Amino acid sequence: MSAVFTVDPRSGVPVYLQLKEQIKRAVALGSLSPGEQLPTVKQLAVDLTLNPNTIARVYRELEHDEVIATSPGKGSFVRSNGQPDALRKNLDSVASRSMNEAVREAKGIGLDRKGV
Amino acid sequence: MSAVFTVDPRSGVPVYLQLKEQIKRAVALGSLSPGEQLPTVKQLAVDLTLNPNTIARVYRELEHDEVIATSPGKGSFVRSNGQPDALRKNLDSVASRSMNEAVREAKGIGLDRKGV
DNA sequence: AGGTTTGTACTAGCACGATAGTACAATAGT
DNA sequence: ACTATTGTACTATCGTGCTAGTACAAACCT
Repeated sequence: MSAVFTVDPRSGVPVYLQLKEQIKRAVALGSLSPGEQLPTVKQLAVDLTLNPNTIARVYRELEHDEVIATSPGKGSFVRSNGQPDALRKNLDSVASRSMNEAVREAKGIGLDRKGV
Repeated sequence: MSAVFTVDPRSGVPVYLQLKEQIKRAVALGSLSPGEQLPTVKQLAVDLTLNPNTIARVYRELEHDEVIATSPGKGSFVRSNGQPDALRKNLDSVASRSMNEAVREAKGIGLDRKGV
């Protein structure tokens, strides 16, 4: 893999969300290419000092969002360009999340404890 | 008082938020007029079968938002038109909340357990 | 002043989400 | 077949937000 991910457990934002968004962005922006293999669940768990379950949750949701494909014994891979629809949805998702965050911030109803 | 409020504890949306938004809307739309007295904390608690604290929280936040004025021994009253700025903010707040809800719904990241 | 009505403060319970510990299942490669 | 490597499932813990129980304080009224 080429990308290195980082999370901040004290940011108030759940780390699984931080990681999920980072990967989504990386894919949307091309820093992660289609077909490229993502770090192993257990490898990432070690690197980020997290539990495998936390990583697994991220990968599971990313698979549900059709951003990656994952299977036991093989690993997790960025979905090929074969699904432009999925890619499109991913971009939309990233964009709308940014907007959502902006709205939340403006309204001071952030989901973390630092809100307002 | 003239308005009767209702909440649904099983909707997944915190009842204190439901009530807060209802009152905000009622004020913004004029169903609650400036100077008008709101139901007593304890009266509303009885009517809605809620704890006084839950109502108190709503009133406290509404006071912070400058929508109502409240004081012990007297009661809680809708703020007079003397503060157009506050009224304006209230309207904005109501509007942006609606938008926020729409965004949340669209993204399927609702705050309640029913989300996607 | 005394009692009544109002909001408020302190505390606890409860549910839910996020994360961790650990054991399991599926695939790949030899 | 065996073994290593991958993701997965089950369970527990911990923190946090929502609501409740109850006692308190402030203001009004006679």
